[in-house]
Formats: sequence, C-alpha cells, structure tokens
Amino acid sequence: MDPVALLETADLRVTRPRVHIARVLFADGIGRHVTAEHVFEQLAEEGVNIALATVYNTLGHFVAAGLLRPISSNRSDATLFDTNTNPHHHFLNETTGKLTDIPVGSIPLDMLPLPEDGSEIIACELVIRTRVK
Amino acid sequence: MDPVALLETADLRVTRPRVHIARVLFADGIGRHVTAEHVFEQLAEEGVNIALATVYNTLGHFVAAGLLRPISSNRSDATLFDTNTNPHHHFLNETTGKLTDIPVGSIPLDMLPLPEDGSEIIACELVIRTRVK
DNA sequence: GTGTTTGCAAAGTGTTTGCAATTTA
DNA sequence: TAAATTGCAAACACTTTGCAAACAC
Repeated sequence: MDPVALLETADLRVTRPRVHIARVLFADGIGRHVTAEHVFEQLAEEGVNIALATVYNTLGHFVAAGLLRPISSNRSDATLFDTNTNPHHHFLNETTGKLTDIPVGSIPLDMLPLPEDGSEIIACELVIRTRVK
Repeated sequence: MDPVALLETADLRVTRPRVHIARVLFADGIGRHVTAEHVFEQLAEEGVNIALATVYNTLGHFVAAGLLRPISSNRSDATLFDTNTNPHHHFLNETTGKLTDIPVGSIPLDMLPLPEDGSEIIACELVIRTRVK
C-alpha cells in the first residue's frame, strides 16, 4: 500500500520521516515483525537519516493509530512491532528467537471465559513457545 | 511451602537472601505476579535489606530452576514473574494493568498447529487483553 | 578450605522527554 | 501562520556485570 495514502487513512500528518518509515514497514505487505532499531538501520542503509528517537516516537504514533501492534513476549530485548494488526497468533521459538504468525482460523477459540464485570475483551493472543529439539 | 525445603528441592544453595525471597514469593501459595521491585520493597518494609541487584539475580536463578516464570506481555514496564509455573492463561486488563490467572482447563486448546520441523512445543500461553468498558 | 553467592556501584540497554528549529496544512 | 513534528542530547527506567568481601557446604 502507498505510504502516503496509508498515513492519510490513519489521520496522521504526512511528513518525510513518517513516509519513509511507513514505506519500510509496509513495502512487502503485512506480517513483518520489526524493532525500532531494525527500521532505523534499514533506513540508514538506504542513506535515509532519521533519528532513532523519531523512529521510536513514530512507531508509537503508528500503534496509537492502529497501523501496528506491539507483540506479547517475555523476551527482555527490544519491543517487536507487528505490521499485521489483524487477530492472529504466534509461534515463538525460544532457541532461535524466531517469531512466526499463525492464522487465527487454525486454532479454535470459542468458549473464552468471561472477563470481570465492567470489562470487555479487546484481543486474544496465543503465544506458542517452541524450542529446537 | 517451606522456603528452605523449596530451595533444596530446586538444588539451590540455601542462603539468607534466597530464603527471604522464596518466603516472600511463596508465602501465600502460588499465583502471585511480582516484579523484582515489588519483592525488593516488600523486604525493605520488613526491614530486610537485600540489594536490588541481588533480587534481580535471584529471580533469574529461580526462573532457571523452574520455580518462577516470566510472563508474556507487551507492556514495556518491568518484567513480571509468575509464581505459578503450571500451564495457565492470563487476562491482562489494559486499562488497569491488572493481570489475572485463567485455569488452563477453562479454554479448550486441542488441535494446535504443528511447529516447524525440528522444533517442539514447550508452552502455550494465551493472553486475553481486556479493557474497562 | 573451596567454590558460590552477595552487595554495591557502575555500566549497559532500550526508550522517552525537553526544547529549539523545522515543517505541514 | 498556527500547530504539529523532528532532531538531538540528555534523562530515564529496568537490568546486568565486575569484583572484593562474605558465606555455604
């Protein structure tokens, strides 16, 4: 999808850094898992210089706008952002650190327990941790 | 469970800091969600002085020994450790930050997809994110 | 006694913030 | 031109590390 159109759809001001970051994130379709550092480095390799702090802030704006989702994981390193904001699950290989999407349809998840009174379910994410045998 | 017995069972040397930390963690049965800071403060209130770094290191040892589990979450603050190492799931209330256990039996999770060749599933944790309506 | 663990301070990471300069609409 | 955004450095929060002193076995 065109980065500029994407930003406009999300009601985000179209600025040079945002266009570059959106391009990097969504160039190859959705389903990427990136850190701020990844994006920063990929841009740096292209010769596009955007401050790391700006990458962080921009990713935060993208999350707020619904373009990205932070990924649940208990690994203590940098936050991973998922360019796929549709419901889905993840394999997390603890040996390799590799994270793989699982389509939501491949796991039947009906009959979820009810949240406590006054609250509602907004997402339901399964992390299947694996390791190399 | 007796902290000393717990340490011995886990093949951990019985030291003063470890006994205190194990006591704080497992005094009220399992199912607590704590950060290193929590433990440090609770001990400080009791007048027991253990360096924060030691609490971090000790919690790490406990995780390695299987007494604790770090919890998956996409919140960027401190790592939560779960004193319940049995398989179970979590509600995570994004509004309040509150984390609640869900017994594994209350969600049918058969028919998990197969992990990639050469890997095996070691855990399967569901995070149901909720928010105040 | 010997090898492990602690305490502490200092270093390390990942991330956010403050603010002047710049840019968008 | 007014309001939002950027760049950068400095601040921050959480966690790990290095090493001498203390301790468990």
